[in-house]
Amino acid sequence: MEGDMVVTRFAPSPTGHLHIGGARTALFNWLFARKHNGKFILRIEDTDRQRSKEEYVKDIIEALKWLGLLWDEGPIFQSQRLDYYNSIVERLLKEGKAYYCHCDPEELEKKRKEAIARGEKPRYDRRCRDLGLGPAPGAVVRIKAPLTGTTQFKDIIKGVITVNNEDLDDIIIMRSDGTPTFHLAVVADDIDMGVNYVIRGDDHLMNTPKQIIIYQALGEPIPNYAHIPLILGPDRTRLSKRHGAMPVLAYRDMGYLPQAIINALARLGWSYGNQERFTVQELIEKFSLERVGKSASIFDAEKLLDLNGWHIRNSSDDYLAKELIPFIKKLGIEDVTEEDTRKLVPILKKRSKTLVEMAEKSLFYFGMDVEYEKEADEKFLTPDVLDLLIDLRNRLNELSEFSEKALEELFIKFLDDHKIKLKEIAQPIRVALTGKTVSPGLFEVMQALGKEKVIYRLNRAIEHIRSKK
RNA sequence: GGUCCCAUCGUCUAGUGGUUAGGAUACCGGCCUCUCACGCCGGCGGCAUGGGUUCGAAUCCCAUUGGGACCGCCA
Repeated sequence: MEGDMVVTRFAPSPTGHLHIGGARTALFNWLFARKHNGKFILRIEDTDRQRSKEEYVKDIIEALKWLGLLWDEGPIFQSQRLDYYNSIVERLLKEGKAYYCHCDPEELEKKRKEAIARGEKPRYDRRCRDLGLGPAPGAVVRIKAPLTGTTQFKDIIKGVITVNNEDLDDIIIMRSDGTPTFHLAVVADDIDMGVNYVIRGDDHLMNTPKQIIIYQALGEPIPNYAHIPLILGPDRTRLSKRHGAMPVLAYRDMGYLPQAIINALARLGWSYGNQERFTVQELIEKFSLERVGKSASIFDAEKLLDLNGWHIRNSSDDYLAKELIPFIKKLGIEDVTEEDTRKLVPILKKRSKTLVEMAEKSLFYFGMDVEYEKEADEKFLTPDVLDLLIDLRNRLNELSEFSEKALEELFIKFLDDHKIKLKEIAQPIRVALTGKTVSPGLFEVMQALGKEKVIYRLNRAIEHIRSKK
């Protein structure tokens, strides 16, 4: 081991998009490494050439980068380390810890099915174990698992796990095509890279004894294990492509902030007293494996939405102004600038739970004309407010500075002169300026729009009402 | 079927023998108010079941039930 330095890794196989479950495993590894000033390695487990796809490698890397889960080493591709795995298997063979097996795979498969049908444990009968066979076409290499005793390890989250070695199998560590299997590659790599904390989904809990046997055969110390509970779909079954396993990047496109995703994922299985909302920095400071729960959880999209709203509210205007631009462009406003979004963000950040929502709410700002919602038009743009709107237009026309304070003062006088309350005229003004009955505060809207647009839109509303007579 | 893991409001969770079982979200009501949000206040709602241990159990033990994972030349 490399002294006391914590070394963790995230080791996805590129057979699908990075989804919530994988992202959380990556997050816990990353947080733990950061917390302890350790090293976080990204390793791509692509020994299955059939199912591994380049596009998924790209997706995983892009998603991790977007989330800000940056690695200190890698990405390391297992497919490029075949020689290394070979040397490990070679060594095991030489030391009599592993052996060639010439059994016919189809026959084995048949036996397995029969065993299951009989209600027995399907397991290799170890027929080749002591035959001293050599390499041959179609031969695989199996590990010699201990026949008696127990294999035990202390999991940081699950506690002591004990299995009887009788229940273990002589698993294949090298396929007939010379490529290593998952278990061999994982152990060989973790040893080579100095990984001393294996933090992974608890679907690997039962794989751990098998891997420990490989460590033991190699005479290497086993790492610390932390098997984190799985994230389940709404139907309480394992998250998969079919239900609810949305790619992480889909959340980006839906207007979620990476900080919010991180916050939500961290609180899935991990807790810190009654605190629900965390910045990434706080998570690094407060994270610990001891506070990870044992039971599986369901990902709650509602809670993520709430958290996203909070992170938006607590993000800087500058940051949001930048992030918002592509979402507004997506709505067809091609020439939106940061100057525009800087005006919009402060008045929209308290009322938006996603950037998509914020973009939609921004629409009132663009262009000169607004389209009146039918009901809003009928209810509020009525002849009885005509004189008020005309007077307001005249007064605003006199105003040189469209600051919130100046506008407010102007309104106080305007309302006073007409002996009315803001409540009575607010909605007609709102509809005139935005076309809608719902918008940010009137003064905020006017300030953002600026004098030219405000006067223009008031004039247009005035004409529109006149045309109704 | 075997092995292993898990079990507190719908959901995420706090809780480690003595609490009116707390918080968050969602939902409902109210306040604030130029609409909508934000914010604040209140409400609804939970210890899977049965046995033990104990003066006392959400908490410890056992069983049952339920859920999950693994049992591949997938990872």
